[in-house]
Parts: sequence; C-alpha cells; structure tokens
Amino acid sequence: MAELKSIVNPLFLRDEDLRQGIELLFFAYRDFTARGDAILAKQHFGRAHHRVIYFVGRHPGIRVSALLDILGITKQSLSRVLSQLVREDYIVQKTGTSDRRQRLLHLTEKGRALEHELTSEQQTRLAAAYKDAGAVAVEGFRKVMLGAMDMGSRKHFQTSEK
Amino acid sequence: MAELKSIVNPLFLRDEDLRQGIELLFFAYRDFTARGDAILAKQHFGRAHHRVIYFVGRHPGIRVSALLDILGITKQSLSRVLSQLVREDYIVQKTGTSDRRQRLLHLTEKGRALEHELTSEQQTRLAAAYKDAGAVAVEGFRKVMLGAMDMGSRKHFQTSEK
DNA sequence: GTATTATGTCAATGATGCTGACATATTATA
DNA sequence: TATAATATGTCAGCATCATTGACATAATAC
Repeated sequence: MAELKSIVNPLFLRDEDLRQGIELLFFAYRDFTARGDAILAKQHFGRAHHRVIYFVGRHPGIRVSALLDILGITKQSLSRVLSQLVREDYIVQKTGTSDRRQRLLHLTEKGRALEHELTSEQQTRLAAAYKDAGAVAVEGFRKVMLGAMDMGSRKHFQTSEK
Repeated sequence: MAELKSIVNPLFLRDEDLRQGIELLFFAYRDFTARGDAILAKQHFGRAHHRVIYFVGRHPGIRVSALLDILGITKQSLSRVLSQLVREDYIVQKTGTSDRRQRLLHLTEKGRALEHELTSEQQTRLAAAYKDAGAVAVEGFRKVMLGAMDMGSRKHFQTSEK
C-alpha cells in the first residue's frame, strides 16, 4: 500500500503531506478573504469589487485590458462590477493620451479609502504571520506559492525580484 | 513617506512585501483551483462539489454538521450540492448506528474516481512546487499558511503534527 | 478606406452563497 | 411521559459573480 503510493508519487512526498498542503491553501485563502468580504457586504459589494479596487490601486492608470488579464475574467464580468464602482465614485476612467480608445483606471479618494481599509486588514494579518514564521519561512512561502501558480502568473512577480 | 509606512506597519515589513504576499495568495489559489474547475465543468459541477467530494473522501463517514463546520457554509448551501452528489451517485448517506439522526457521508466508487482525478492533479502540482522549493521552503510555507488562517482553522492541522 | 483594437453593453444562463421559515426524525432531559 | 433540543432536510427568494454570444462605437493601424 505504501509502495503503491510511492509509485503514484515518485517525489517521496506522502499523499498525506500533499493533502495537507491542499488544505493549507484552502483554509488560509478562505480565512484571509473572509474579513474583507464582511467589510464589502456593508457596501453591497463582493469580492470581485475588492479585486478590482485592489489592482487599480496597485497599478494606477491601468488599462481595462490589462486588468482583465490580471483578473482572468471576461470583460462582461468586469463590466458590471467596474460600472458600479465608477457610478458610485470609487474609480474614475481617464481617456488615454497616446491612445484615446483607452480608459485608464484610477481610484478616487473614496476608492483609496476603501482600498486601504481592505488591504491594511490583510496586510496586518500577513505581517503577523510573517513575523511569527520568520524570514526563512517567508522566503519558503514565496517559493512554494510561485511554484504552485501557472507560468503566466509568475510574470507578475518577476519585476519585484530585481 | 517611508517613515509614515513604518508607523503604519511596525514590523518593518514594507507595504510592498505585504502586497506581494497578498498577490501570491491570489494567483496561487486561482491557478491551483483552475484545472479542477475545468474538470468539474464537464460534469456540470462546480468548485463547491469539489470541496464536498474532497472532504468526504478525506473523512469517510463524516457527519453533515462536521462537514458544514469545515466548509464554513450554511446547510442550505450545502444541501443543493450534496443532494446532487447523492442523486448522481457520487456520495451515499448511511444512517448513524449510535445516533440514528445522523447521515454519515461516504464516497461511492464513482465518487472516489472523481475525487482521485481532482486531487491527484492538485497533488502533482503541489509536489512539483515542493520539489523545486525544497524541504526548508515547504516548512516555511506551512508556517506562513498556518499563521495566515484563523485560530479555528488551525485545529484541522494539529492532529497531523504529532 | 478598410481592418483591427479597446472598450462597452444587452441578454440569457448557471453556480454559489445567503436569510428565513418550516418539517421530520431522533435523542436528551425535566 | 411530555417537552426540549439536536441532526438533518427542504422550499422560497435574493444577491453576487462568472460564463457565452452578439452587437455597437470610437479610435488607431495598415
């Protein structure tokens, strides 16, 4: 039986170890997003709004197409959420100067405030986890997370490695 | 400006480092679940079905209430998914012997097959990430993930630490 | 001047979650 | 024994978030 599992999994990682990894991801991600979800619910927003606000805050002036790339959703899905955020004055769209077809996205003051409320909660949580785990652990966390994601996603982290 | 950020974040972790951590979680989780989602879509199932199948497979004979605890959803939400899985012969409910109110959940052969298809994909992905990162990194990953989740979730990992 | 690009919108559909209300066994307790 | 609590299930309604497909407009590229 143990032999069988070793054949199935030739890296000598036990089925149990890998299942634990799967579950670590599940519980950590769920808990990590739960508080934000609660904050957003008060504004009648959902996690999708959070993601848009986060990445627009992270990349001021981002093009709609680039945001779609990052989020990995369709423009129709983004449309409803983005229109809402623009309508309710969390995000402004500025026509691109070099290419006037573009609608470059920026947070408003109101948007920045919400972004900060959401992000700082997650940063606090992560900072505590980092502090408890230590610098070596954080580097290990980074390596495993990068390895677990698709090649295409890793490019988002390459520039920050310089 | 840098001073200000240090006050906000007294652990001497830069805003940038913590944002990167947030994004590592976002991209890794998204990519980690994407393949499974695609497999499930063929069966007209979603991620919720995956989670139920996974945890029933992990804890054969689990009570409905315990499953609800793990998933962190309401019984009404579980009901739709679970009924479907029972109706389509992926899961069987066996009346508890000591307490006949309980409906103890088990995978059928069909359920085990789907569970294996879904889980082994994620295990393969994680095994590759673990191998590339190395044992020290894996331990760091574990520490950070445990620290990022709620206290209540950590108990799911305590028994496996013995 | 035509093709492509960037963006937006309408409509229909499905998955996943929620609250609230109510129902049925079964077990525990006063 | 009568009543309360527990374990589970179900119905109805609602919101969010995603999809596909079709079509539209403005601006840029060839």
